[in-house]
Amino acid sequence: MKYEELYATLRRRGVLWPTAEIYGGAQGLYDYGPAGARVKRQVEEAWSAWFLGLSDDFYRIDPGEILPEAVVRASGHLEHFTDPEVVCGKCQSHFRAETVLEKFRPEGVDGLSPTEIGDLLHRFPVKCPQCGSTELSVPRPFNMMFGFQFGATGGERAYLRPETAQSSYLAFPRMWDVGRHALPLGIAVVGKAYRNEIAPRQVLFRLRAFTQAELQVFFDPESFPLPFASVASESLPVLRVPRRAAGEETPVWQTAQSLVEEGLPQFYVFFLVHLFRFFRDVLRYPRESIRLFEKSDAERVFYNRIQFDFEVKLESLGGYKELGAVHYRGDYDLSRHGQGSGKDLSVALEGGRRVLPHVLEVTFGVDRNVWSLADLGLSVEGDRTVWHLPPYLAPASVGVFPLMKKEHSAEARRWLEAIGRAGVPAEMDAGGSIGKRYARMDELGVPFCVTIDRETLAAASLADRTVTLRDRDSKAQERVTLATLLARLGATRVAPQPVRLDAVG
RNA sequence: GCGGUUGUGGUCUAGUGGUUAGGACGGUAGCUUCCCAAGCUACCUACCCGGGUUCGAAUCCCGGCAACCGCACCA
Repeated sequence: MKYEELYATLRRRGVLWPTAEIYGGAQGLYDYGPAGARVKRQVEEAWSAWFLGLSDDFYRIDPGEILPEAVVRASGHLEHFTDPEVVCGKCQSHFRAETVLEKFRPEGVDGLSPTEIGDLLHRFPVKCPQCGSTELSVPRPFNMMFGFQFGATGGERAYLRPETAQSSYLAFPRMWDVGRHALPLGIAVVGKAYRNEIAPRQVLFRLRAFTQAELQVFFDPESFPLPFASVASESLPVLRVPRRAAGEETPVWQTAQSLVEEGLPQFYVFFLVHLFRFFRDVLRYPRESIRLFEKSDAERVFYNRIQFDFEVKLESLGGYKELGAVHYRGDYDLSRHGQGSGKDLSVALEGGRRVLPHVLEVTFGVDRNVWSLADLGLSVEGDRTVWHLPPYLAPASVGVFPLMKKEHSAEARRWLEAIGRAGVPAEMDAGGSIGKRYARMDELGVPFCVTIDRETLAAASLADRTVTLRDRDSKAQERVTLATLLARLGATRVAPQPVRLDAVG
């Protein structure tokens, strides 16, 4: 579906809309409505189940969103999220200070004040790369973090976290004490992160407040036991750096085993497979739409030793978009926070060996994936629009309709309550014609509908009564009892289960 | 952030200075023994915000906000 049409559909159905819409909205901020909030929450839960299911030593925590300045200084965000810009006085173009000065100052401009950068502009014959003018000036530094005064006196500063990962690093020592004193230890966070993006775009793709689901796996660099054999033959659509250098855009299907033979560590490839399977088996993205895009040395953030972005081809956004990634971050994070805090963050393993754990990070953009589920799942089929959401991600499992409002509403309510008591989210709709109600549920991705009619009321007890069960994707109908219905609905609400790290490989 | 384009009910849109601002879809209520957006009746909802020009502004001008496209950005 095209971008505008997709966004209009989502707004019309109350899936999402701009924050402060009556004031004209605000760039990069969106609110989820009932259906959107439901889908988003179920994506978060599915993600948690899939990644926490790997091991009993993987935990989800719920840390705060505000970080004291010392934390972001140690993590490097204070310097690296500051990206000084230079403005051309003649053509008004903006450039990164680092870019226009690179010829004269190869060591970069990190840590320099605006005044110091201004001095450099005068000292060297720096020209505007756009128009050649020398009238360059430095605007105030742009920091991608939202920072603010913390406390009454105003002496301290704090920041909204620019990524959830930092919270997990900070939690590591405490989690080590609380846990089994064993590696690997996994810490997951699903929560908001905030970045003051220069140009938010494309609704859920470049937000200023967004939800991340991130797993940090702390492991012993000398030993990371996992059942690699169980994933060795899995094929992955990868686009590695040499192939990219040759100008190729399309991935090659390669087995996990062959990636290891090409030099990637087993533990890294294992998590590539695990994230790939999440996209393919849980979110049910078409495998042909996915590619694992390897970042080169130059593109990678400096502390990442290996980085593959998970990209999915989206019609609405005209190409591949990053929806998640696997980063091998080495010991960068614990060593930086060790220095910053003055604490020793290494741990003693069985046998007495001390080790500063390495970190493998799996990131996942929740909002982007809600958009992608809509992009890949919504299809116009004749005169109806159907959202082919996996049932366990749908905003409701079943729509309940009285065939005729007057005669069947009371009985429909009875079924609605019975289904609700079984823990299955159901929604009643008595408005308009029966066909209209089917259409509404189709568009919201509700996988099943039941209709209460005269025949339902023919049987005396609720247990003997039957309704028409209609399937969203096939439009097929069948007559079922309440017990059959609940069993059927229950079965579709179960997402696939992951392998376990301690599974026999 | 820069440049271009745009902004009319929930959605799509007609409307180039004077209109009761029109239509379609949608929603609500009712009728219709109603299982795939049927039909009939009634009703609901709009000129992005603020200034200016003018006797009069949805329409022209300025500013703001927002969206789209391109550039830049995306530790």
